[in-house]
Amino acid sequence: MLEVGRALSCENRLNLLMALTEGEATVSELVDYTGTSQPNVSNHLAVLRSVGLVASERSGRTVRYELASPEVGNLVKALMAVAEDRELTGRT
Amino acid sequence: MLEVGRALSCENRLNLLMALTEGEATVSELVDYTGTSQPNVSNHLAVLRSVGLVASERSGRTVRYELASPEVGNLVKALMAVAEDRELTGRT
DNA sequence: ATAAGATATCATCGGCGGATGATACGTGGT
DNA sequence: ACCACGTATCATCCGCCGATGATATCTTAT
Repeated sequence: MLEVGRALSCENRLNLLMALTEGEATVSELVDYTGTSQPNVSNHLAVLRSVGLVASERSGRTVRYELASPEVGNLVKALMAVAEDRELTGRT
Repeated sequence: MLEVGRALSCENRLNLLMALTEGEATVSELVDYTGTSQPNVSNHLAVLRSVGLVASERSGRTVRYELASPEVGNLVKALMAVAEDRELTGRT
């Protein structure tokens, strides 16, 4: 549980998870999406995978990542929901 | 969103949230529950409150804390669910 | 076989967050 | 008014995590 929580404590990883909520994606695509460096993205993806939040699959010379399970999707959505009315409540 | 994620990245805070999932509780009760020091618990509760995950209300000389909203409950449950099959999958 | 593209790994460094102990604040009882 | 209890705040120290740059690995094309 702690390790899962930790995985959610970094902006880049949250962006990656949100991106993957919309479907699978390539590392390069995620690099473009997050706007950070490729090693950085790979590092964070490695963290997410080691924790079991995402899964990867090689496809040619690229690697496609996706959320590991629907429950992870629920988790991300729950997080977004809380963050949402946090802003509506002006708690930002 | 980042601040909410950060709030989930520490074991003591996760324990506090789990405890509060079962209902409201006093600081002292939470101190007993978590087994850590009172200042530490107060600190983490302050973090959770500043982020909007919990709410507090004074009752006599004690202070009662509770989850700020049902969505927070959902978030914690989603977290527990993911952590759960993480262990079942032997990813611990 | 070699080169280029895509991804992963590694080492270093700097900054931030958590634990701890001391102390302040507030509240109710006597 | 004073004291005891419950809670909050503050300062310091330390460990860990993320960013960065260099480099390794794997894959496909020529």
